[in-house]
Amino acid sequence: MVDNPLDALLGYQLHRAAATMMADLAHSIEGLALTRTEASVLLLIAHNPGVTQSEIGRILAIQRANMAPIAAMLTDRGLLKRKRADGRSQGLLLNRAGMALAAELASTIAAHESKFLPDISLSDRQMLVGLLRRVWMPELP
Amino acid sequence: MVDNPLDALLGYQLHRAAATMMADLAHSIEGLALTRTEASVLLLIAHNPGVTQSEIGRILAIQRANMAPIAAMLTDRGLLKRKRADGRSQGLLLNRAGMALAAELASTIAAHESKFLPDISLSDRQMLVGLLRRVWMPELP
DNA sequence: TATTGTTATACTCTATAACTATA
DNA sequence: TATAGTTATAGAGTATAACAATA
Repeated sequence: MVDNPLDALLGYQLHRAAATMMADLAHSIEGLALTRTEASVLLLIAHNPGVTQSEIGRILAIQRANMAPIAAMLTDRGLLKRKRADGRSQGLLLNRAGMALAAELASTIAAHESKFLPDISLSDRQMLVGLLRRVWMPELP
Repeated sequence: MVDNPLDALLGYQLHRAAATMMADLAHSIEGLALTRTEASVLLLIAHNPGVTQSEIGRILAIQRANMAPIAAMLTDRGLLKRKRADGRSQGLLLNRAGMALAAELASTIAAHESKFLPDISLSDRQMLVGLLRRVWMPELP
C-alpha cells in the first residue's frame, strides 16, 4: 500500500476536490456548448444586467485580457448585447436566448452540485462553503 | 454592488480556494525550481521508495503520459534514480540530492499551509480536510 | 494619469491517441 | 489481453505586455 504524504494537506485536498467537481461540471454543461468560464460569466450577467467586462473580471478573477474573447464569443452566439455605458465601457445584457440558456444552466449546475456530499446537512454544507470562502477572502468574517 | 450568484456554490468556492492556495504554493516553491506537480511527485517518492511511475499517476491523478516528462526531468536533475523492477516497469528512488530537496520542500509546504485559515482549530481543520476528501473519494468513510 | 477594451503571446496543467515492449 | 513507459498533440485556463480610446 502506498503512503500519500499529501493526504493531510488542506491545499492537496482542495486541489483534488476542486479538480473533481470542475471536471464533472465541464462534462455536465458540455451539452450547452459552454466552458466553465463562459458559464460563470453568463450567470453573473444574468444576475447583474449592465455589468461591464472589467467588473466581471474583478469579481470572478478573470483577467481583462481573457474576458475579451469570452464576451465576443457570447455576443457572436447571440446570447448578449452590449449597451454603451460611457465612451470606454459598455454594459452587458442578456437577450432572450441568453436568459433561456442561463436558466437551463442554473438547473444543470444545481443538479451537478447535489451530486457531491449528498449526505451532509444543509448547515454543515453552508459551514463548509463559509470556510472555503475564508481561504481566499481571509479579510472577511 | 454586484451580486455573485456563484458565491453559495460548493464548486465555485472550491475553485477559488484551490486556485488561491495553488498560486501561493507555486510561488512558495519557485525558489526550489519545482512546479507543483513535480513537487508532489518528489514527496510521494520520498515516502515510497521504489514506487513506479504508473502507481504515482494513479495515486496523484496524473496521466501516465504526463508522468514521463516529469520523471525524466527529475532524473536529469540528479534527484532520483531508476531501478528496474521487471522488464517493463522501474521503481523510482531518491538519491541524496533528492532527499535533501524533499526535506526542504516539506518544510516549505508546511509554512505555506500555515498561512491559510490560521485561526481555525486543529480539529476543525481536520474536519474540513476530511470533508474535502469525501468530495473526490465519495466511497470512503 | 488611470481605466476600458482589445490583440498577441506564452506557459502550465490536463487529456487523448498511438506506439513499443513486456507480462 | 492487459500493463508500463513513451511521444506527440491539443485544449482550457491563466498571465503578461502593449496599444488605442476615453475618463
